[in-house]
Amino acid sequence: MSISKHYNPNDVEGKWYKTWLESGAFTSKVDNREPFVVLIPPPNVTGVLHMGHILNNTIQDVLVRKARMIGKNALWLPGMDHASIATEAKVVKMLREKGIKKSEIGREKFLEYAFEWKDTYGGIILEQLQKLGCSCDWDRTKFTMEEELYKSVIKTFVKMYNDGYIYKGKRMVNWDPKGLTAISDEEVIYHEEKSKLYYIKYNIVGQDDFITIATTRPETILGDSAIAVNSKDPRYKRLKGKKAIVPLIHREIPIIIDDYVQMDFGTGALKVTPAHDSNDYELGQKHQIETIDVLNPNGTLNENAQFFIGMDRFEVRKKITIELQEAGALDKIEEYQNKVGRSERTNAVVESRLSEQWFVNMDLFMKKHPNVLNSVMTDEIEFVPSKYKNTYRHWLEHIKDWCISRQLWWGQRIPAYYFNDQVVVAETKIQAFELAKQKGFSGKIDELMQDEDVLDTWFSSWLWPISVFNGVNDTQNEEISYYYPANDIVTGPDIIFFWIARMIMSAYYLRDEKPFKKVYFTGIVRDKLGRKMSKSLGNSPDAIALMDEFGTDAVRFGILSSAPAGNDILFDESLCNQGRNFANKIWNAYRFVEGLETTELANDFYKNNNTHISRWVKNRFNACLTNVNRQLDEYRFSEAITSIYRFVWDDFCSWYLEMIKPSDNEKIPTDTKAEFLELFGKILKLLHPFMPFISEELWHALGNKSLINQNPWPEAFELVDDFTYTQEPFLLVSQIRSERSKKGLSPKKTCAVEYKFEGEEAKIYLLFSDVIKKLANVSEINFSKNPSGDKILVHTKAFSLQFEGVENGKVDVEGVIREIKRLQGFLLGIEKKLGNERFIQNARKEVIDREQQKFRDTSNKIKLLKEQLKG
RNA sequence: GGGCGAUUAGCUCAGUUGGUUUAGAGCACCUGCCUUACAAGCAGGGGGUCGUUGGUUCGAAUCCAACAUCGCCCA
Repeated sequence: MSISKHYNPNDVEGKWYKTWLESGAFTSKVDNREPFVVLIPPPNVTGVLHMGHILNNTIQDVLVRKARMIGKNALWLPGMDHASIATEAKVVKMLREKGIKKSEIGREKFLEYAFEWKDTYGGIILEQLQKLGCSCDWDRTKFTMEEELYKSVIKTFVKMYNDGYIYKGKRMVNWDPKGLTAISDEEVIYHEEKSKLYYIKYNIVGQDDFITIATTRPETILGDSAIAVNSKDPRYKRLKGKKAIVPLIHREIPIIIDDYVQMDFGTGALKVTPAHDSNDYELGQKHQIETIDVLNPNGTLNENAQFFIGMDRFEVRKKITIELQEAGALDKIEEYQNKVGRSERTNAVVESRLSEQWFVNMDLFMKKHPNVLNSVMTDEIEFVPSKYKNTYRHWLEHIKDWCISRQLWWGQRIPAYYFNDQVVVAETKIQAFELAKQKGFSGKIDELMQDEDVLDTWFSSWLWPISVFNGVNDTQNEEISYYYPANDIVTGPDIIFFWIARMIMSAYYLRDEKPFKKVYFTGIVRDKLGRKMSKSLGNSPDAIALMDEFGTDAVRFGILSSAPAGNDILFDESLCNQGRNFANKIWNAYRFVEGLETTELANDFYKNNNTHISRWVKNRFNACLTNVNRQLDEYRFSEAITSIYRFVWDDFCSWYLEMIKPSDNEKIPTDTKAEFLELFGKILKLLHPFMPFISEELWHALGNKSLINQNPWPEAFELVDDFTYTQEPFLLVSQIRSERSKKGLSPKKTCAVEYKFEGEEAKIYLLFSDVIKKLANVSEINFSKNPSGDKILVHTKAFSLQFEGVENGKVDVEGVIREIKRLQGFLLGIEKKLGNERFIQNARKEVIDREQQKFRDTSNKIKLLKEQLKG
């Protein structure tokens, strides 16, 4: 069978993923091994794979694949959340295209359509995760709207209500006019936007005077009910107690005094619109002024506005500017930068709106559950990198009540039931009916009206670590007892509040135990220009196309090698290219050796050199393994993959393979080949968590029958050799090549090497002399009392090179002198250090020894260089 | 306005409790090679006063302070 010259990922990926699924390689069941649990940050049901997911999920896959190999019962549990706003918007749109109105079909029918939509279009991302090679236990895939999880949410709501953590109240909330729902503080994203500052004149009642206010929202003047100025502001002393007239509608409003007003902003006069700004609302409450709501839920103006009724707020902004100008009330317009809040899901500009909503009383909750903060601060739950501990604490210490009701249908319906002016909260309508009767309700069960609203999606996601094991409904079941708490959560820092913090809250509330042991925060993937990747910018590469182009392993390599802990990642496709080249390199190393003819009769080269070549490379492998183990333990994924890359490319391919490569017309000894393949197998296992497909393919090419992930993680070779395999002979090889290259000689020109040192110093060179000859095309390498040829310095040893058919070159006197000067400068520094008593007193012994060694080496080098000058 | 972080080669980034022959990689660049595994490759090479200024220390890319620039989070 001939093997393709290039590794071809498309030929192997689908095949192996199918095999993995069919063999149940990713399933986990309760047993007596130690569990290792990773919970996927549930992607949103409407989501598609982007670079952030690739990063995040590749890391999770590395963790679970390695955990399997070190003998743990690894479970990576996948799932999705129902994304209430985003999904409802999609379903509404789909219905509209069919000519169906949501309001006409009613809740139940709408939910049928929504589930249908979910089954047809939702969850694309889960298939995409399979393409990425993710080793999730798909049989356990959870969805936040399925029965068990739905019930968990309802149960939790009722419990919290009964415990006094949940209340209903009329409050200023963030309103999404596109999603037509309230949203929580966390769902509002603030960004600097270009806008305008409008200066508008209000006449004073009964006087030929006016006051000018500055506002970014002129359309809201129709809802103005006061103007506020600072008591210290001399400009407005004269207007104390006076009234102003709102332009266009001619409403008379009081001028109030409050030191909240910033004198240096705008004109120092603030229009107060209590219905449409939370600060104004507070002012309104304090000064007992009218609240005039001029906006409909969808952002159009209502009758209270008197003008522009039914027109959108931004349209009105343009129109009212013109009318104000015509009325002579517009003073000027300035360009202005301000922070505008937009809805995380719909991107609509968020309105402050007074409405009745359900909230979680966070102050009370945090007082009763100090572990939510303490567990993180004491590393009971470890944050990697730890800098996010501060962010977490800061948020918790300034936490506000969580608005959890949403004016939507797609979600868990709030289990609150109303009668007369009363409310009861219960898991089922029957239970609610019983409660209502106790409170004096005398009507029929159908007269009990359930709340129309659903709960925030995060009110279901926050139960994830518990609800996926049904631990809310059945608190002591076998699975939750075994798998909980989870080991790792891998996620971006952007959902630290949304999700991480809230999971910790629900965990201590429901189970009085942490939900997971460690949270690894990845960086945020940005484009080459440092911009966050987003659909609207269109700067995110198509993740699937990227995998098709370079191969999945290559993409995993690329994203991992650019992902140091906690720092943002500027993603560059060239890293995927590097990954592809790496896969190809490995492929070809195998292809080459596999195709070599073997012999039982080793020639002299192999007989004399096999032992130390083998020990050298095993030594290098051990060093690599030690590094990778440590780097994985410390979650330094980019360093771990780099360690493997460098070992494979440099030590294994460039040196080891070249050493054991048979010369023309020779065969490789059977045992040498076997040894190569043994080491190769270990490398594949080491590589497997990072690049699962190619490692599986080649693992089977080696003749293995089992899946590679079911094999134990490699262990170091036991080396009974006390000889230190330094890199010195390889430095000599490089230097000979370099000299040859500098002289413009063909690599085919041989070189004779002589040296003048003996004994222990020469040992490593003697041992590797055949290797040096082979790799550097050296004809002879001998001791000589009087070496002739071009002098070179390797580390601290001098060699003379005589290239075939070339006169000895002249010594590069200037170069050597320059080098001597440099070394003398260096030596001076060391001398100063060693001559400093305080250094000798304070520095550790190893450091002093090292400096002394440096001193000897450098002196020696200078001596050797001076000899070169002499002759 | 408050907090966090970054600033190291042309670009992207490592540099783990301060000390490893006076800073490492990949990409890009230059030179020579289609040398029988891999041109998705091989061999060789150039390129950095570690943002600035002070300080601590025997010793600073690394610790501290201030400043500058950029980014993120929160208000």
